[in-house]
Formats: sequence, structure tokens, C-alpha cells
Amino acid sequence: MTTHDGVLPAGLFMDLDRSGPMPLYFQVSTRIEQAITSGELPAGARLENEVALGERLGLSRPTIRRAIQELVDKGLLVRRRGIGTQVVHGPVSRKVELTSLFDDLKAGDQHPTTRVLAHAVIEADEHVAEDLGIKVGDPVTHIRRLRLADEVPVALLENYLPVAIADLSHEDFEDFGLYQLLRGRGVTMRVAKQRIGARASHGDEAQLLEIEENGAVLTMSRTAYDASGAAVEVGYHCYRPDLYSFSITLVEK
Amino acid sequence: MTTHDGVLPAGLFMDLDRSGPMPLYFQVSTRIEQAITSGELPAGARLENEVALGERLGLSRPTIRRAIQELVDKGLLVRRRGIGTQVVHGPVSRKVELTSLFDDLKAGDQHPTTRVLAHAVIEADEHVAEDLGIKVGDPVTHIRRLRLADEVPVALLENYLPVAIADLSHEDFEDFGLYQLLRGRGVTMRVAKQRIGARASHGDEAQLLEIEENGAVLTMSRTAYDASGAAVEVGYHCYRPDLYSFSITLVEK
DNA sequence: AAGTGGTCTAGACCACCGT
DNA sequence: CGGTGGTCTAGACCACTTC
Repeated sequence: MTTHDGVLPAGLFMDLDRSGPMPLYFQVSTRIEQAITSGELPAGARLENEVALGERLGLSRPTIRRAIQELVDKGLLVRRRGIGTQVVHGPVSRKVELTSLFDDLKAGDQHPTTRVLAHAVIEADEHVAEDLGIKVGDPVTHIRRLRLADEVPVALLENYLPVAIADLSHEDFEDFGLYQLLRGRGVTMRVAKQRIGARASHGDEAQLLEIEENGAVLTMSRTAYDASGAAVEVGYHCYRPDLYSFSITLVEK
Repeated sequence: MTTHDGVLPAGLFMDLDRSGPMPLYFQVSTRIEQAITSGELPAGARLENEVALGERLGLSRPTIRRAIQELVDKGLLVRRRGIGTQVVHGPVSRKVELTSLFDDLKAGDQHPTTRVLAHAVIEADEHVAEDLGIKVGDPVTHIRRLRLADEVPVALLENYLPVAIADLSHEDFEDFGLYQLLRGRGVTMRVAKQRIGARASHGDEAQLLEIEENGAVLTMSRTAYDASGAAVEVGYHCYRPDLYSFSITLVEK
């Protein structure tokens, strides 16, 4: 035991809400995460061991373990058997989060706007039909949008949705992100499969994104599934590479 | 209950190894995963509920839950309260896994080779020093490699490592991936932070990758940390976009 | 009301690490 | 050796969904 062990922020031991809907492990992990990002728990700091932490908080060890595991999965903590749990060294303060579902990302930094370039119900071609798990020729809503941040074009978004979920107006898309709209209609994404690549720009992409003709674009194609596992949306997006990139944190399992 | 419920492959109920080092939850999740990828459990199939599954396997419910959770995190299963656990619809058979640490990925499909273009100990510049958490001017090993698959150039890999971990020869790099080499020396990666983007190719990149001058490349910069949270490696890679892309599965938390 | 997953408890034993 | 995390058990109560 060194003098630096077990130095935990006072806020961690505030009363826990045992009646509300927020799980105890989540309350604990949130408090520890805040302590890390705020710098109260600096890089390399050791946490108290799980049993002691549980006693001090009046929680069982599995609950404490789950709270810590959440942060290990986020790449904020590292556990070693026989050693203990430490805050990861390195740039924990940087906002490198899991690749977000995009819409929220820009909202924090800059003023996002959207121009709807196309919006119509069409028949699914072979590629879209396969991704959505429907038949070729089935009706799908097609949307093509230009996403800007502070008036500067950042991304060109092309999406296809089964018609059942798509009674949406132009105005909706001007004001809200696609996921926000779907969530408001009771559609919740649970799993998404993405493929990130690059290529030269085609057709009108360069002009719309205000880059050099045939200039490089970052591409992302995605299929999203709802809670029942049914495909809800496919998207083929391309981004201005000087203004956008994907940040990912990997954790060895 | 429909007649399709609880149809589980016979192999799932083989004897479990309770003495070996492999955790029970892992044995269970592996068997279920195999049943899914092999098609024994088709898309949309419902699993037995957790309690019943535990009884049939002679395991407690938390153990079963953990096994299922592993597959939920992988995007293979979906759980809904009050409903049950189902295999995700959609292209589960495709090999879209979490972005692997690269070296293993190509090995399966094609014959990978590596050409070492540069290999020397140099002084860390500002950028590398910050990423590795060392001082500017500290010695680091610099390696620049061209990765080919079936004689076709796929990626240009530039890496920097603290000298302590880098008594490696050219021959090593010709034959093995960087991570494999480090693992063999007792260095294990636990967390990695990646940033994926795109840009036009610079300098000799187009020539080495055998693409058009100034053609688009997919880029990935990564910092990897070991179990103690110390930075072990930084890499600045670029890939031929027609031959390589990143696949990611996201799961809503 | 019945069935499901979501959370939580209070223990237990083991494997690994440092001294 | 003592301390740590890794795994596992056998229950319990709750929230949600469907009937």
C-alpha cells in the first residue's frame, strides 16, 4: 500500500438512489468516469480494491465489478489480476469516444444544418433490397441530404428506409437527424454494422462537398437493425476527409 | 410458446470442461456462436430463456447471462425484456467482426508478405513524443513497412516504439506482424485508440501502393497501450482503398 | 397472470502478482 | 504469504411484454 492508493473523490460516496430507475452500477460508473475526466483521478491512479469499495458504498462486489467493467470497456480503466485497477495513462481527457451515430457528434461543436437534396419513394434495387432484407422492387424511401457545419459542407448522406417507417417531411429532415426522427417514432436502433473506406469522389459529390474534382472522400456504409433484429435503415455516406474522421477505442478482451 | 422455441443444437449440451482454464461462460458463448454462424440457429430464432438454459446445462443464471451478453456485445444476439433472446436478422454469416488489430485479418484470406522500407532508431519529434508520452528527442525505433497480399501492395505502415521494446531485426518484420512480435516479447496490448480518415496520397505513397498519383488513401492512426496503461506503440498507416476497409459492429448500450 | 430479461445480494474458491 | 482481480453459485425482487 502506498500513500496514493484509495484516493477517491468525495463525490463518489454521496447517497445512492436506490429507488429510481437508474441502476446502481451505472450511478457508480458515472461518478468514477466523471472523476477521471475531471482530473480528480489522474492517469495511473489506483482505485481501491473491489471488496473495499463495495463495503464503503454499501454495495455487493458484483455490482462494483460491473461498474468498473463499464469503464474498462470504454478504455478508461485497466484491471490486472494481483495488481489492481488503474486509470489508463495517455490522453484520457481527449474526447475519443466510440464512433457515435453521427448526428450527436457535430451538435456539440458547431452549428449543424441539413439540406435535403432528394426525398422520394422508389423501388428497391438489388443492393438495397439485400441490405434491408426485402424484395427487389419493394417500395423504399430514399433520402439524400447534405450536412453542413457552420455553413461548410461536411458530409453527403444517402439513406434508404422501408416505407413503413418513413412518413417524414422535408421540414423534419431540415431540423433533425435521421436517428432522432426514428427514435421519436418509436423505432430504436440496437445493432449497426458499418464499413469505413475511402475512394475518389464521383459525379456531383465534389461540387456539393466543395472539394477538388475526383478528390478523396471518406466513406461509410451502414445497416442498422432494431430491437427485433430487422433491418431498419441503410446508409451510404461520404465525408470531407479534411473535416471529418472516425475515432474508435479498442479494448483487448 | 411456439414450436420454434428452444430449438438448440445438440452440441451445446456436450460436457463442459470444469477443470481446464477456459471459463464456463466462454465455453457456452463459443458454442452458441458456432451454432449461429453455422446456420444451426437461423436469423430470428429464439433462445430458451436464461433460467431454463442454466438448468439444462447445470449452470447458474449469472453464468448463462454472461455467455449471452458476450454475443449481444458482438451484435449476434438481441435481448428484449419480457420477450426473450433472438438471433439478429441480417447478414450474420458475413465475417463482419470488430476491427481487428490488422495482422490477423489478411492472414486468413490471402498470402501476406512484408517489405521493410526503413528501420532505425531516431529521436522522437514533437508529435510522436506526445502520443507516446515521452520527451521530444528521446530515442524511438522507427519502422516503415509495405504490406502486400499475394504480391499486391495493400498498406503502408509507419510505426514508432520506445526503444526498450525494440530489439527487433529486419528478418523478424519480414516474417511476422508487429503485434505478434511484441506479444512474443511479453508486451500485451490492452487498449488502442484509433482514428480513421482519408486523404490524397503524398510523396512516394502512390508509387509504393501502385495507385494513381495523388489518389485517395484510407488512413488509420493508432496509439496502443499495455496493461499498465503506458503507451507502447504509435502507428500512422495508409491503405489502398480499393483493397481494404474497416468493418465495425456497433451495439446500442 | 405468466413469462421474460434487468438488477442485486452475500457469499465462495481460484489464479496471479508482489514481497 | 497476503492482496488482487477472475469466476461461479443460488437465490431474490423488479420492470416490462404478452395474453
